[in-house]
Amino acid sequence: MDNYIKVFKALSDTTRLKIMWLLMNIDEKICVSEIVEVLEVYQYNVSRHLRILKDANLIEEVKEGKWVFYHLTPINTKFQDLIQKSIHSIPESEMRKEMVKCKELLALRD
Amino acid sequence: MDNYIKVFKALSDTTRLKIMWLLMNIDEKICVSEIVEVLEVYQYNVSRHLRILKDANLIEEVKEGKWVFYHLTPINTKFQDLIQKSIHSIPESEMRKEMVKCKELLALRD
DNA sequence: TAATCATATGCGTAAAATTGCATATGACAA
DNA sequence: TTGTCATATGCAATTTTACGCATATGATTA
Repeated sequence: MDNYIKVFKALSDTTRLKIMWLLMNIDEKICVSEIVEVLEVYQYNVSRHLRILKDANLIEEVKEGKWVFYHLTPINTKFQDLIQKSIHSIPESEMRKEMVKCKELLALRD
Repeated sequence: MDNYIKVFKALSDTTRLKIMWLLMNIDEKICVSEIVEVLEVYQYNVSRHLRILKDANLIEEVKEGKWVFYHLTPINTKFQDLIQKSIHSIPESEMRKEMVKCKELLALRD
């Protein structure tokens, strides 16, 4: 039961749920400093929250030079699938501000 | 976002997740003292956990004489639906002991 | 009405999670 | 190799959550 608890616990924090929502709704991996800017949370806290999501097997990291990008863990189980879908079902209206900021940032990437 | 957080927080405790799993998997409402017996948790703690699930809108109560029965909240939103399904997808093997005990108890009800 | 059964809650404590600050690590650029 | 940028982490303080114990509430039965 512990692994399921770990997932729900990982999702029961605003910053972490927002990170997951963004990863579900933009179809891109995203790096730590981008999350910092979009969510307006201190870098050290973003790092910590990402760790918790990773430990719950919700996200994975890819290192690229100085940067560490994060993306959703590919779906392996029915449970994972339904959890991802449940996050996806959270309406964009809950994330309007962050979504605007995120799109702006991604547009400027290159 | 707070209501979504509240749901995930409510589910991130073993006792509460087990209660939800039981409610999903038996097709019955169940009363406090039955949960106490099935999960082997003190009555006062079961009551408190039930309150948290109720406050998260996951369950509802029905009073019948001395007893208070709890059942799942009927599905209103896509999110609720997916959350319920995700709990349902937790394999019975995680709950074998509790499920046996629960079925025994329900069989003795009348 | 008193005793009893089922459930809920106030209060203090223990344990866990989150944060801020300082700083470490690791990669790249000058 | 030194400096800078991106990310991670140790530690202490704070906040939140869970628990045990005692007891309250509310309904039923004797």
